Amino acid sequence: MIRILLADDEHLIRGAIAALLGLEEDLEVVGQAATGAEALRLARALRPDVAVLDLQLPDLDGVAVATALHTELPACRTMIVTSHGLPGHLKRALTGGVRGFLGKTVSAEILATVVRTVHAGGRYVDPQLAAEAISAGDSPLTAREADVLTLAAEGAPVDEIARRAALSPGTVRNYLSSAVGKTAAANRHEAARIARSRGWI
Amino acid sequence: MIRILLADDEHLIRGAIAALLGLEEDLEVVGQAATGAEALRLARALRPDVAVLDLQLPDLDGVAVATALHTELPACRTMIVTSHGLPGHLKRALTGGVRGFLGKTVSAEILATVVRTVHAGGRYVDPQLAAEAISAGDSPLTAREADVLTLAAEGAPVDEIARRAALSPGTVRNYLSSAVGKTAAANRHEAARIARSRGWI
DNA sequence: CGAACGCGCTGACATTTGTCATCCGCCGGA
DNA sequence: TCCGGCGGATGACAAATGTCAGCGCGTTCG
Repeated sequence: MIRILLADDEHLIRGAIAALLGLEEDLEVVGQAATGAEALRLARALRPDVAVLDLQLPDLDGVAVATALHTELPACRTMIVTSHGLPGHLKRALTGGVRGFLGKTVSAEILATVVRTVHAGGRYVDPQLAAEAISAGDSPLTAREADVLTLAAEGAPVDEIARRAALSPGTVRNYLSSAVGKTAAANRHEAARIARSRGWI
Repeated sequence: MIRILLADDEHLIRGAIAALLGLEEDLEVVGQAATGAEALRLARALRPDVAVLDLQLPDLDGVAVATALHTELPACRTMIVTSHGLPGHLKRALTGGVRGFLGKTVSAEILATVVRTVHAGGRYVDPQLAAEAISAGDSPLTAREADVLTLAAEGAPVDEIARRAALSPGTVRNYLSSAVGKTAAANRHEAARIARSRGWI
């Protein structure tokens, strides 16, 4: 019997997936969490075999939870399930010790299969997400470029970005200009959109 | 026995919800669709009692499907389930004849209850979403302002927006300026974000 | 009918932006 | 040791954007 911890902020989805997994003979959902912190707490208490984590959780995101679990409870395998698969997240997840990564577009049978695969020590990455990650490539942005672009993504004017990043307005414009060049965008707002769609920020 | 048509683009979620609803004695999922067009096709063929539609579908969105069903198959009640509840969608949905509107944060019992309520001719709107809709108020944007702002939301420069909207660049800037004023934003990009968060575009 | 209003346009102006050259200090690798 | 790259900054200039005033046209409503 494989003991599973399930984390997803949407109650309906969480309950529904739990019901589906519970139908399998060899799987048992022993805990459900709605937030990252709760997932960690439950994992410490319940010591599940596999943690199935949604990527977007209210506090810590799924990858952060997985990374924490990887060091704290190495026996607990982790896998991520997500609606919007961004290439950057996949890379972060794999370096964080995640062994399974798949979109919510898969069927329940595949999910159950992957749970078993992961529990047995194997790995599984959604082929479509993997292809996107490979085609998107590594982020060409430097750390500060990414910082500044993240702030710019909210539509703030340069002066505000400068204040929030504790930089000179001129420097902000330089970084933005560089980021615009690297993303082949027409302006920083498009650059922010592109970088976000690639998971670079 | 209440016959249900289920539409959601995410296979895992769709199957999971179907499994949950199927556990109820008086509910039966007779069809599942992954797109809006498929949902319409199935509805015509199967004549379900209730259509449970996800808001975001690849082609037609849930509200569009509901509106079409409302005129074409008035006997089929419709309800919307959504992850990101934007106030504008709720309003559109209600004018489109939708009788139930709830977030995916609700529990399965509530979903089943609402299906029964809707089938019996009642209405149900998620209290939290209703509160947000009321506090957000009506859109202050005129039709063209909303059009232009929608195009601007993608980060395109004014010239491109003008071409795509078949307007003069000067006119585009006037509309954007007006929209910026109405949303109390610092620039059009922030205005686009605000309008989107309120469901105005 | 006339006023009000939305749509669409123009022109002018001040700001904000994007871009480029150039500078400094620091750190890591050849 | 020296070079290159990154973080950070300045100044200057061109282009894009935001703002305002004002004009014409059609529709709607009192």
